[in-house]
Amino acid sequence: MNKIFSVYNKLYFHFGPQHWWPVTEKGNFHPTYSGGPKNEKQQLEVCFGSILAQNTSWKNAEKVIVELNKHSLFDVKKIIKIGAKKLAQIIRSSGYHNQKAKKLKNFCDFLLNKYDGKLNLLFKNDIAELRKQLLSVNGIGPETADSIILYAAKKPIFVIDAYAKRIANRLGYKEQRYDELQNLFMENLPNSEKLFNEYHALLVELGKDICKKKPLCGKCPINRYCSYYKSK
DNA sequence: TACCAGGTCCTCG
DNA sequence: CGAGGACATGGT
Repeated sequence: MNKIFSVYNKLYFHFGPQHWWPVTEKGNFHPTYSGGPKNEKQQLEVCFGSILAQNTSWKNAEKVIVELNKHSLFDVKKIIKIGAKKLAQIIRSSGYHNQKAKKLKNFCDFLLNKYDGKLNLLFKNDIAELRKQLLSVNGIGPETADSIILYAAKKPIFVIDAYAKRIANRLGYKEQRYDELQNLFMENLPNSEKLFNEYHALLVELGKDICKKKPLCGKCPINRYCSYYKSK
């Protein structure tokens, strides 16, 4: 078994399944980890959430999900209709709220103009075309696009975020660019949406509490695979 | 107080 | 291309 796969098994054994992506169940305002989206409203939540979480703690993004639920704003046409300033105020606690208000509007404009406002039409594209389409939206970069593909469309692609990059580099891999890191993971794993979903979530769990900027290597379940740890 | 958190865009060599 | 700056709130 290759090292990338061994690391996954070790993390899964240590932390258990993560039940990503968090979405809001009917009747609630707060999203929960219940195994990902099961309808189009929840899929839209994943899309908005992946934009709102850009370079921000999930806690801050989550506050905004709650606010958007209260205002019934998981609705493409309503996002287009509401004023940018008003939307920015509502999503304030996610940080970069002025930019993110525009990004949400850009995404909804794109969806309405090209796909009749329907995610299920957008998601009918194959992965390569879907990614290309998402990247054409100003405000959606590679990580956000891949998060939407994996967690909203539930198609197999590996998401690289700051945690994945930091952990891979500490493990000893030299890759720096997004696509190089993505290839590293995808070439060493079976092409499985379920696996990519869990693995990325597990990397977040490790990166958040253990493999931090100042890492707590003593607590790390994969330190025996880690060149950073070995070199200390 | 300073630093960090589930990035992306724009500008400039 | 790649580096560097701007964007901003909330938690420790």
